[in-house]
Amino acid sequence: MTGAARYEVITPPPADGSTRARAGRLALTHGTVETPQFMPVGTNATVKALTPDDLHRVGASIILSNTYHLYLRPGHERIGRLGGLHTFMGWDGPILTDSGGFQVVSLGDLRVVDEDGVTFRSHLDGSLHRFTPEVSIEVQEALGADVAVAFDQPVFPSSPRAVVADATERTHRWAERSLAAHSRPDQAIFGIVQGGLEPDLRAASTQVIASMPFDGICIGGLAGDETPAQRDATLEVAIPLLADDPRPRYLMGLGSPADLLEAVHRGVDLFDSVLPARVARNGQVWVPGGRLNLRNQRYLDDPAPIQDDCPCLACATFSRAYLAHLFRAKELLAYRLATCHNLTFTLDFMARIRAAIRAGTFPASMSELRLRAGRISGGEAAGKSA
RNA sequence: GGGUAGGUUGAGCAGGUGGUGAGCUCCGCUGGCUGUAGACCAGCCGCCUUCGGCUGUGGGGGUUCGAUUCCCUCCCUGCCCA
Repeated sequence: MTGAARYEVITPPPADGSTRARAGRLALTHGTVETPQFMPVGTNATVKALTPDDLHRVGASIILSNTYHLYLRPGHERIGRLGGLHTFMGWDGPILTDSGGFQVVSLGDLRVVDEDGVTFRSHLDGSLHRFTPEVSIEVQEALGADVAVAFDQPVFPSSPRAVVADATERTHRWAERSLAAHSRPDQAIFGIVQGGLEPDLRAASTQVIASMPFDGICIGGLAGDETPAQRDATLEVAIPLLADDPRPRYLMGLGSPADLLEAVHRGVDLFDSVLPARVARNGQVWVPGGRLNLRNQRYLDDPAPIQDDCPCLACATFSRAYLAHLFRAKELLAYRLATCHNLTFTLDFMARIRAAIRAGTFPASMSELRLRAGRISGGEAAGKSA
């Protein structure tokens, strides 16, 4: 444990076992994070289309950035010289940097994995780059986020068992090396559990990672091509093994409100995802009960705000008709406004979950929260013009 | 008025000099997106009863078994010259 992260459970799960949901407080170098919490993703040292002030206004308390992307451009050493990631991007709140492990899967055929590390071919210019646990930690220390993450090898949930087993065992060895390489005392470090959808591998991985002195436990290898039932089952395997563990649990990559709710119920404290921001840039906004596709013809004459009771930058001033116009015209303001809305909706949703947990009305309030979250997928267009 | 280049499915085009033109890009319509190679991607985009059929190359006429193609005529547009 580095001492750079102190996690306190404020409201533990009820003794009746009706839920593993809990509320807590994670104190980091640049501030305190109320959990359960969602972290907007700012891969390139920016949550796309938003300013740091926008981030504060949508209610973000911690954001995620990316080691591999910033290593490639503008370079971690440059960011270090310029005062670190917080100063560089003008965000004074907590930051967590992903290790670059996810790029092992997301960059597909642009990389080769061996026991020692990963060789990437840059998606920017084709040049070759070598990432190892030691390199990842060195880069993350230069960036100086509040929380670093061990370098791991995720695989798609649907991968064959032998592939999952191989990657999971390697992830454990890389976790040891990541810990050994980490030295910055003001920066916490989280370890990552793998194991795919295989219950025994997932359980073993949870115990291995939990046995190491990380400041938090990430659950990786989900939010991919698994079904909701498979994801829930996997959490049911992993989380109970952490029941007496004092550290925060972070499910990597999850982002739809409905998904967040179910995972909180199963005991997850932290989340991140590109989803609300990406979906917003692509024209869809979330409202209680579903979503609106602002590119649809029907909104061209709709004078209502996206959501009546929403305090966000978009809803405070602008109509669906205006947003629909901006998206058609590919005007840049569309992306900012829609992103502000979806992040406001997501972070407000998390705040409602926290409030319910603290009030002791969870999981009884889940049915109401499920209604607000809407369907997990399927293009349900709710929220007709008011 | 003379010359010249053109007129192709909403727009812009490609192609085609006697043997079945539904091809591209926009626009438009719809869906998808989960630790960001993503302000992106996919499907549809003449008509119909859609595993198929019909129509369509500015209008009209002609030659021909068959015309976007050859001939006649008219209309429209750009440019040049008067």
